[in-house]
Amino acid sequence: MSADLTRNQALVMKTLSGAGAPLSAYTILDRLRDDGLRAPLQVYRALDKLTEMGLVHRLESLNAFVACAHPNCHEQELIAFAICENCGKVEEFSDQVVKDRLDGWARNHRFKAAKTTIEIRGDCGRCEVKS
Amino acid sequence: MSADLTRNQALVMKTLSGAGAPLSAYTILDRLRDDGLRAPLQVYRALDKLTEMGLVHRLESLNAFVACAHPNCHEQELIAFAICENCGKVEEFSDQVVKDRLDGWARNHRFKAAKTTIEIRGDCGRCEVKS
DNA sequence: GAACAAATGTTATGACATTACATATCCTTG
DNA sequence: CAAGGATATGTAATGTCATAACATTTGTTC
Repeated sequence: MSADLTRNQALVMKTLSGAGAPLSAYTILDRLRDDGLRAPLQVYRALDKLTEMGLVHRLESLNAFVACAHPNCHEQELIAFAICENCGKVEEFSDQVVKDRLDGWARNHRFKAAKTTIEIRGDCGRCEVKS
Repeated sequence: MSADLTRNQALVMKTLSGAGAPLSAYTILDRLRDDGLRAPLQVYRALDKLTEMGLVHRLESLNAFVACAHPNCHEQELIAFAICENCGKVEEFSDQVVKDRLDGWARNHRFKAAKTTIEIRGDCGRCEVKS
């Protein structure tokens, strides 16, 4: 398994898992002050490792981080995110057809893809929120 | 046509068009000092309008902006970006199948999409670059 | 237990973006 | 044309996100 996290990694992971929504690195830091964390780098370093391990995803359009919805599948496949701008919740999904099409484009253009981001911002339709 | 840009909008547009690659707001600002621009907000305001008009796209994974490759089609359709991490060049493309799949997912999940980001980071295979 | 790799702690700084407020310009419409 | 509204501008200050550089500690391996 992947459970050999260091202290800081475990703290950050726990914070993100408990949040149920994306958090910024600085928000994570604020929530971990009492646990002894004091500098942004401590959080960013943990986030880097957790992201490498596939336990955390970075949402580019939010400059924030979210715990992977599939805690055990450190799949590095193509993941798409649907981000609700009302309630902040994120849904994670994969679509093989989308992946095939993007891979196909890349192949046709001799483009060697390293990382692909798909983020849909909108309204999840499930939240009755603060207006 | 769309040619009724204000002074600041025109300056920012010209800078971005001439660059042939994405620029950060602050880089644009630096290049427009001689034209009288002095504050980030002047650039950000112009970028907001140009983005609304579809003349400029924001690249979320880069925190940067690029002139639309199709200057006259202010299509607000789904656009994907392939960003070369070597040479910085960006290619812009659309894929109806990808759009249909993502629209389909949204429909099935009652998710009302407002804006979708697709960005592929990698190596364009066309650049022999600085190593 | 020496030596190396990995993780941590800390300070400072760099990079990206917005708030708040004042002023100016343009464009209606009576 | 004057009045009023909408849009664009100018400016300073501040807020938010991220990394560089360096010192120290911990963990592993032989």
